[in-house]
Amino acid sequence: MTITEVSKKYDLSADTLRYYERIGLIPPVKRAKSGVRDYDEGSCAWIELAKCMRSAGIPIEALIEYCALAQQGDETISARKELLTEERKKLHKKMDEMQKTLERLNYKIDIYEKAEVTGILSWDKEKDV
Amino acid sequence: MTITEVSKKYDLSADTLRYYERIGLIPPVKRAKSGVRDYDEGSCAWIELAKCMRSAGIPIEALIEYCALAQQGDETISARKELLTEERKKLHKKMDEMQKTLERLNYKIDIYEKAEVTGILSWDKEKDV
DNA sequence: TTATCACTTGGAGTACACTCCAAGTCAAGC
DNA sequence: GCTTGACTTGGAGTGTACTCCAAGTGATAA
Repeated sequence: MTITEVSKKYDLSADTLRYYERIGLIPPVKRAKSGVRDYDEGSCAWIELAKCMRSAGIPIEALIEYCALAQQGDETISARKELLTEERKKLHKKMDEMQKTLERLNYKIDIYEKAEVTGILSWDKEKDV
Repeated sequence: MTITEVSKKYDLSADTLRYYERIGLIPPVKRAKSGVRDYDEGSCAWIELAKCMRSAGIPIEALIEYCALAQQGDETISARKELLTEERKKLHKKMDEMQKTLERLNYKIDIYEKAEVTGILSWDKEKDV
């Protein structure tokens, strides 16, 4: 697959795909004799993984490290597990914070909805705004 | 309360507090005759709200707009509700993506755990890495 | 009264993650 | 052979959100 095809398939710009490869977020992509990138299944799997991880905000740096470890073979299995476990912990924490914010938003939207009818904003417990 | 006290209370740097006020993410804070900030309950409530929203990644711009609307009085209730509803929608979407990534991480960590015992990495469905 | 110290402002600098650009190369169609 | 267009590289530019700094001011302690 060409970079344009992969770009469409995963909805990532060609620039982003080249950037990801350049910084080592995915392993080097095979090239045709002309030097043009020719993505195989393996490259696509890496891109899909990178996209998934990035969409959840996993930092680029952690993914670069993971990619480097993966290219070093089976002696890095434990290190890779540790790395992912660490990121999972951070992700959990972020999701907890988002959940709290979501509940806060629900509460506020509810108050605003009531106010649209009654004209009265009645913030409950805290001195909210 | 002084900026230092508020900074400690909410674990935000004094620079961040001044920055938030400067860009209008919170309304202007009252000053002593000397010009030094003196945070009251209302200001603290705004800071707590800003911190909560920012911790979930709600963009600064949306919060600035919300703050501006809140200062204009009750005619902006509907606009504020719309704004928060929009951000809630985005937050939901982000959380869904994180949930997917979380499951992916769980799967991968599980495979790595098994590999630590068996020495064999067996990626299932997809050509995963 | 003089030094200290927390505070003030406006503006510059930093980190992260892209995103864009210029200059050049290569394969294919006219 | 020449043009077109997608690709290549290295490097510069952008947006978001802080974070730091220099120069100055005012209140308190010695």
